[in-house]
Amino acid sequence: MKKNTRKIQIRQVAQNLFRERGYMATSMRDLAGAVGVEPASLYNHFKSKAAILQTICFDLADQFFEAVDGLDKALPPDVQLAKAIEAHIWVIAKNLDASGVFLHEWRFLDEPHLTHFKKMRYEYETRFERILHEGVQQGIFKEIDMKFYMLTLFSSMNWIYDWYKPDGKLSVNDISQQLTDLLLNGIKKATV
Amino acid sequence: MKKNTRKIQIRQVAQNLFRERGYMATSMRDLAGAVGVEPASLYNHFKSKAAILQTICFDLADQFFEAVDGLDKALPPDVQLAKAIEAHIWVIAKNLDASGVFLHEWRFLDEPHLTHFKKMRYEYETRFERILHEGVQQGIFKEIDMKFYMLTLFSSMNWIYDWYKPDGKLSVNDISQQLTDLLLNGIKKATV
DNA sequence: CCTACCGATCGGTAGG
DNA sequence: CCTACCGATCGGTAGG
Repeated sequence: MKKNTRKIQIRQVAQNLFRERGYMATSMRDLAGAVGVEPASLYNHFKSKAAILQTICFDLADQFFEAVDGLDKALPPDVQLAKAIEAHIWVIAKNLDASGVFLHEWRFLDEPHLTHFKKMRYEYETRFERILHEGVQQGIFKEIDMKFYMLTLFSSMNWIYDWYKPDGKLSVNDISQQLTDLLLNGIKKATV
Repeated sequence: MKKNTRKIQIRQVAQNLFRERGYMATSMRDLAGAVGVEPASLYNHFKSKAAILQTICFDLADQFFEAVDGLDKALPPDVQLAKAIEAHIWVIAKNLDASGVFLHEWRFLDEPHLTHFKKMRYEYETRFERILHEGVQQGIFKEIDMKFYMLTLFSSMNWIYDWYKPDGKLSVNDISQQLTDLLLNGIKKATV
């Protein structure tokens, strides 16, 4: 049990260091120092530096899927989109360090994990794209350039990890409502 | 003259490698190999690896300032904003590799350059914020949360370096018009 | 622009 | 979980 606690601790410290300094710039000696053990001891919990990165990236990927897959697909597309945005932002807000690693350090995954990661991310983005298509088909959304809108959607959602502060004046609900409002009123047909 | 050509070449190859693999993950040996010289030869053109990063980051910063400072400040805020967005995106589109380095690898600048870089970036963002404030004062823009809007604005503009292809179906003008339309119609008061 | 080389640091292992 | 250590690679320099 104690071993498991230490493993969780190593992972949390690694998330923080990988986010702040980057994966490549963080040595196992840095990590060991921040945890408070000798470098060699880390290898009792993770078989390599690469394995730590894998754990961080894929565990968070699971959380993103869980959050979005639980949503009701019978709702109107605009409501679905609002809920999906909120769900996505909640995962980021609850995992700020891991999100930073997930979004910027994933490219240092080694094969076959890198390929796997890209596939998962593509699959995840498809869930949002499906909602947008549905909205266009139902005449609720303008006939947008789908790729452009998808990229803007994800860039604005994902950037939140960089500035969101749990103690700041904007709550997660505030943020997701404002972002949804901004993106929806830019895409939604004016009901003349 | 030949020396200068080689220096430019080193810098271009470095922009590409730093962007693709990251600054920390690119060794001077990698760079030398890609350029086609011995590692020691690089030091005839740049005094250190850090100096290459500085050149890339600050030269692009200059370009951003030049592009935005040339705009007419007497125009209506919504037109000003549209032009500023277009100018910003043009710089990114013309410097895709450098933009990737500028946006992701700046944190590996050493002091005092790191502090200088942050100040410049803040000063640059202020130019956009001023336009937004003006728009709110004139009653053209909704009374938005300025910080939130600024962050969304820059995240959606800056992400473009990641997916824009010079030969793709979306031109720079297409992109800046679509982004402006998306962001403005989300922020502009409906003229009832 | 190259050959030759430096001390420092890296990820990881053996063995207890 | 630690001591002791490995070969590999790093950024950079001396000298020509």
